Amino acid sequence: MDGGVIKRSPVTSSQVAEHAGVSQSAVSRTFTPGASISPKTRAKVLAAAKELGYRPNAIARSLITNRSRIIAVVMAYLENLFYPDVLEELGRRLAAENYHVLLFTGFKDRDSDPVFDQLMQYRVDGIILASTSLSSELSEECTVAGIPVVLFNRTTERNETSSVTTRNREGGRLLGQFLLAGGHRSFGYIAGLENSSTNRDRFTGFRSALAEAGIHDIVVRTGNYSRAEAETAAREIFALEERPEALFVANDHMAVAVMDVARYEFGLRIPEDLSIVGYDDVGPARWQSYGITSVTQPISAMVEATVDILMDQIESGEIEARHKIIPGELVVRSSARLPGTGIVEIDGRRIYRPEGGS
Amino acid sequence: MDGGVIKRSPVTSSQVAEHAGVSQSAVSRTFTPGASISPKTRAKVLAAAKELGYRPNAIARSLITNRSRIIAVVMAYLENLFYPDVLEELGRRLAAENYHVLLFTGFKDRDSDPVFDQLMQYRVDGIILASTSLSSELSEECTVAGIPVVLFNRTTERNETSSVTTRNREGGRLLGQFLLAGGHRSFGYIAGLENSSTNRDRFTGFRSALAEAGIHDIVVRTGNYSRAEAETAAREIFALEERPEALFVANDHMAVAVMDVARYEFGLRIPEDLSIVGYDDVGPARWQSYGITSVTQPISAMVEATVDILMDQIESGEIEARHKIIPGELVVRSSARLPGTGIVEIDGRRIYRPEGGS
DNA sequence: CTGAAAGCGCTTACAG
DNA sequence: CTGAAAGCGCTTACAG
Repeated sequence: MDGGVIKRSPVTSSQVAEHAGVSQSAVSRTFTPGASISPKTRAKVLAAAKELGYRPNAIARSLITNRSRIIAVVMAYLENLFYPDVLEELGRRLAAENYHVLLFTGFKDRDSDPVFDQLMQYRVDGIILASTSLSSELSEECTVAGIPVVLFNRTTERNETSSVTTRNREGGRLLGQFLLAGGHRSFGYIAGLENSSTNRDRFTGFRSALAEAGIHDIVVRTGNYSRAEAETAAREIFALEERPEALFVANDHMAVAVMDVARYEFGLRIPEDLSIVGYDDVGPARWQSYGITSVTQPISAMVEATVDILMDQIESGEIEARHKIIPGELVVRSSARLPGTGIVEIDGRRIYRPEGGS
Repeated sequence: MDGGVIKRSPVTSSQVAEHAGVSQSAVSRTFTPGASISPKTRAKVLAAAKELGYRPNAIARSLITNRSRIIAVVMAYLENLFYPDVLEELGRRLAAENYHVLLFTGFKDRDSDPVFDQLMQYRVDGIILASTSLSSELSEECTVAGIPVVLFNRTTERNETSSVTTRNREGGRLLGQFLLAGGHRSFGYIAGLENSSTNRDRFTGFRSALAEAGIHDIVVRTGNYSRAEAETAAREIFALEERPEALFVANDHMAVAVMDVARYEFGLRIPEDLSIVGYDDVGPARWQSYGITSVTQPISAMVEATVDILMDQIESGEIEARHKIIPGELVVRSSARLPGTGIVEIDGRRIYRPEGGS
């Protein structure tokens, strides 16, 4: 084993300058794209830099350019695979723009104040909030501070902060229509977080579709987007004397847990005894054990829109709330009884598109 | 909608100083824990700071302290839920030490060079590599630069870089013993990434346990820790004339996919027709659809050890490779036939502990 | 305890 | 194209 190595300080531009026999400015210009520098000087600097193992200090650069090239991503819970997938795509897309991700995760929503404080101290160039809470005060303070914020997969009531979402209301509606067309006559809903816009919109759409068919009774329990709570909610519903024929679970993360409870605790066959539909089209929804009929939230398009908004606002310096809404599709799998018509096959996936659909 | 807001520059310590009628040094001292400042001056500064909405600029502070309080976490693939879980715990633990996570994800291993370059430019205080590749050259360069590096869930051959792992060899061994005790007589292995230490160690242990029982034939296919490749590997094995009775899949992420192929494509009953065991004890392993008998990798202890090593080396400035190996346990569920003895119940979980076991 | 001053490693007008 | 110099917003000896 090697002995302990004492940390030695990194090479600076001045050292490179001396070594190359040029000014420190020349070194800086060599590493600043578009700066005015002759090929000859540049070559000398590059050689010296390589020899000494020089890398520009991004911290020092930030201080003077007022750009950290760091985007804060706030993502409290990663258990729902939807979010890791988002994170990976964000990492990819931001790296392509030469930005980096400062990740805030693993805290409880109630402890968000210190998080916010930290994030402001790092002078991040932008903030992406993919967490389910902590946004209202936070985003207001950011707007005041001039830092672009984008809410990912959520909106606030007053729409004062930029957001990227999918058509949750339409998605909920479509699921309602799909289940109705499949001949179901009684319905349940396992809700997500009560104060989340996704939950509210999905349920609103679902309920309106049923209402148009004259159905106003929906058995509702809440799962708060948590597996454990969804299981409890499912047990309550399945123990009901009049168990609904069809269940809309507000996201796939919960739907997976609900399916397990239905099958392994209540012996229900899916979809023969019970139809289940979900939302997000997340990884496990596609696994053969589940095959959940679900509405997609296209991560790639959502992330692209998020990064676009952020880049625009960083470049222009103008922070005007923009709201991007991305369409999703109802992907048909095996967790719910099928309607007779309206299912089309596109790129190997079965999509529900009713005639003159919503 | 509000009109565009022009970004205004943040408040500086000098502005606060002026507003409070003290020197800029006094402002700095107010926000430096342990600095020499009178309660009275402190109060004045705090009041002024609050009024102006001042927050110390962490970037400027980094430049002078030579501490960014940023830890780079390199985690290429997040599909395996083990890693998001690790990430969440890392976020929590590092935040408790007042450190932050700069996340590098969403790139292909082959594109790791630019990643490394970026990470060095930010003068991170430490690096956690939880990615499965890119470590050898990278960690060497970091040692030279004096930046502590910890390999998470992997080691390199020469052991020149600190690492935190679990007893993968013992885990593999234990799984072999467990399957033997369960009466299985023919075995298969679906491998992870060939050049990964986890894969190598797990297989070595597994093979040695079988060898001790006189069994030297193991059907091996590789899944490279990917779902899709594991499915292909499983299909090959299940199509074999002499299908093994028991299958060790190198991690749960693949095992889940393999179980689906077994059940839904080959109509195999688990564990009646086929026993499957996995590794990691990741979320889906515990889901009722799978119930995978698996060896745990205790995330909390692993992350704690990782952060400990990093903090030690950052504080001391001495980078000496340390290797922390954490024990795991074989959690018994329903995916494999059970041995007659050796299963004990601890804290509601069933653990396999053979008499005089390894 | 306090303030004036030097300096961290860069970028960027400015003058040549 | 190039260099000398100012300055980004802090921390930290230093002197009082």
